[in-house]
Order: sequence, then structure tokens, then C-alpha cells
Amino acid sequence: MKVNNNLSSYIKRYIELTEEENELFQSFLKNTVLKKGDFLLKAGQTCTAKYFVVKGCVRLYYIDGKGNEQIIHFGLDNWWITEYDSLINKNPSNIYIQAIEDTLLLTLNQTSFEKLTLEIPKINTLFRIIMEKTFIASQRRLEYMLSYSGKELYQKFVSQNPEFLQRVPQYVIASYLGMTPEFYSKIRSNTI
Amino acid sequence: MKVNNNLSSYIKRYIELTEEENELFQSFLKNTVLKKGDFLLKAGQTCTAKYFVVKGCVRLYYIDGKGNEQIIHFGLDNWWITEYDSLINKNPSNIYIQAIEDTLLLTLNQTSFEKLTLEIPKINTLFRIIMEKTFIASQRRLEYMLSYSGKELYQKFVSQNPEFLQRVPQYVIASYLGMTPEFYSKIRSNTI
DNA sequence: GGAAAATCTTAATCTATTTCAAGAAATGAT
DNA sequence: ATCATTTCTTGAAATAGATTAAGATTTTCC
Repeated sequence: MKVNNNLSSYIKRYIELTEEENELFQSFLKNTVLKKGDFLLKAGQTCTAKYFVVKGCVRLYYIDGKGNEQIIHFGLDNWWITEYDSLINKNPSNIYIQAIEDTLLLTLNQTSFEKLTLEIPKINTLFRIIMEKTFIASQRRLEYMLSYSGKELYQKFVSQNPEFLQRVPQYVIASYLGMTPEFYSKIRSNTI
Repeated sequence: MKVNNNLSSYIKRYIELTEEENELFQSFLKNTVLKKGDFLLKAGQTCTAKYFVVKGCVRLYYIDGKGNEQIIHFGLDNWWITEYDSLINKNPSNIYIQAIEDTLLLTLNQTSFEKLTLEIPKINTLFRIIMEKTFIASQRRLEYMLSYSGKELYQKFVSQNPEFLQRVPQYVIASYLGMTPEFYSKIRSNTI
């Protein structure tokens, strides 16, 4: 069975698996192909897996009180994504996960994950590290939202994530940064 | 050696330890007493432990670009707190941890934690659950900040956290909610 | 290729919140 | 008890960003 090289490289950054362990690990993962616009998860559904983005881009969002889509996270190549609250607490999600472009993912469902951690306990360490990195990034983002103006947020986003600007619609980036598309447009054109 | 009953009850909610395992676990924890105003961590220091708040209250904050204290988190009784970025990445923290009132904590330093997880592997599960809950709470908070006005945030905070209002200075709550003390005051007096 | 839909831009006006200033009330130190 | 310090309140003015409206541009669908 052929292992995914992106995922193998990703794993090597955090834990050491033998070739056999890596093959065993990846045998639990299933390919999922999404077309642009397809959903991985919709509000009301219960999330049952973690996903590794091999290639493509997805967005995580919920609908706010005014009916607007509020982006909370993206998933680019080599990112693990899931909806933690729904996955862990087994409750229906309020979050949608949708492909922004054609996307290939590897799916690790929770049952497989639990079997895996019995067979390869080091997998716990890998996912603890992923969880830690996810939390730290989330904290950093909160600090940014609390400390910077809309314009400053835009400037930081652009310099730290140049790969997004061509691939993601501008109204989606605006939402992620916590501002309206009109305001985002003014910032970009320097009328603010 | 006498175990702490608060902590024993806390652990029971998530994992099952034998009496011996619980005693072994708690033998790794050291008492830390803070007076109101004392620091557990200051910016520039590297965080080296996790802390269980037995009794009291602490706040986590950083200094923003304008020299203001920006509260990012509280720690009340029965909460585990740490500064994850500094602890995990072993870099100097930008976060302060300071007692808002006289506080008793149990300190689990990282060296003890690593020894502990070899002796009681279930401890990994306990701290993974704590990490997951922390992350989910952080996501919920981000969603609130993105979706609600200052007034709405105040109303939700008051109804969900009545225990804070007497114990924490109002300028500290205002900062946590992402607003100025003056605005917080206006909301409270219904001039907004 | 053309029409429909989606995305983006711009300007005027409005709202939410900050800033500044001043003073009141509460708390802490002596 | 008194004074100093900290916390809280209030109002006016300013600022950051949202809303609304309209139209331009780009992308998608047939």
C-alpha cells in the first residue's frame, strides 16, 4: 500500500515512526475528494473524523445572528483540520467545512484513531502536538484581534500568508479578519 | 501524604485512577501560595509548569502596543492554567500570570509531568482532555468576539459568569471583553 | 458568446466604541 | 482618621468600522 509522501514528511517533523508503523498508520486513512463548493461538514451534522489536507483549501465557518458567514479557520495543504467540539463531545456542529477549491484529503475517523492509538501509542503524541499547535495559533489570533486595528490585521495577514490572496475570495478573507468586504476593499485601495 | 480533595474530584470527572495512582500523581505536585498582586509568571520568563488553582483567582495578560494590559484568560478554583506557547516551545513568554486575590495552586513542573506520564500513562489522557476543553473554550470565545457587540458580550458574560463580578476589578473584566473601562461603565449603567 | 450570478469597489451616512478630561467613590497605607 | 492611590463614572468629541446603495468587474453556466 502506497503511503502519502506529504503526510510522511509531516509526521517526521514531530515523531519518529518506523517504515512499518508509518504504513500501518496510513492504512487507516481514507482518501476523500472534494470539488470546489462541496461540504465536508454541515451545521447539524456530527463530526466524526480528523482530516489531513493533501492538496487544496477548505474553510470553516458558521452563520452568525445576521445570516452572514463568519469564517473562523482555513485548511491549506499539510494542515490537519476537524471540528473539535463536535468530534469530542459528539454533538451536532454549528460549523460548516467547505472546499474553496478542488481538494484532496486523508480522513482519519475516530474509531480508526482509537484503534491506531492502541497499536501505535506514539500517535497520541503526534495528535497532542497538533492540538497544542492549534491552540497556540488560536491564542495568537485572539491576541491579534484584541490588539490590532482592521488595517493592521490586514497588513499582518498579507505578509504572513501571501499564498491565500490568489486562492481565496476577498470576502472570505474579510470575514476571517472580522471585517466587512467593503471595509476590506477600502483598506486594500488605501482609502483608509 | 494527604491528597487534595478538590483535585481528586476534578480528576474523577475525566479518568479513573486507583487510590495509589492518585496519591502517586499528587506526590509530584507542589503547593504554591500567592498573595494578591504576586506574579506566577512575568514577560520574559519561560514557563516551566502547569498549575491547578485550588482556591483563589489569577489573570493572564500581556501588554499591548499602547502600554495597556490586555487580559486574555482567568483562572478560578478548579481550573488548570499555564502559558502553553512558552511551556511547549520553551521560549520567553509575553504573558504575565498574576494573582487577583490570595491564591493557592498546585504546581506540576514539566520534568515531573514527563516522569509521571511514564509511570501513569493515563495522565496523558487527562491532559489531552484538558487541552481539548481549553481549545474548545477558546474557539467559543473567538466566535463570541466576532459575532456580538460589546453590550451583548457583557450581557452574556454576566449571565454565564456571575461569580466574577464581585471578585475581579471592573477594568480587568472590561479588558477581557475587549473594551475600555469607560465603555464597560456606560454599558453597566445603561447609557448605551 | 452572451446572460446570469458572484465578486469587488466606491461613496455617503450611520453606529459602536475609543479617547480625553474631569471628578466621584472606594481602597490601601500610615 | 487622614491622605494617597486606585478604581469607577460621566459627558463631549473623535475615530474605526458598518451599513446602505449603486455600479463595475469577473466568473460561471448554458
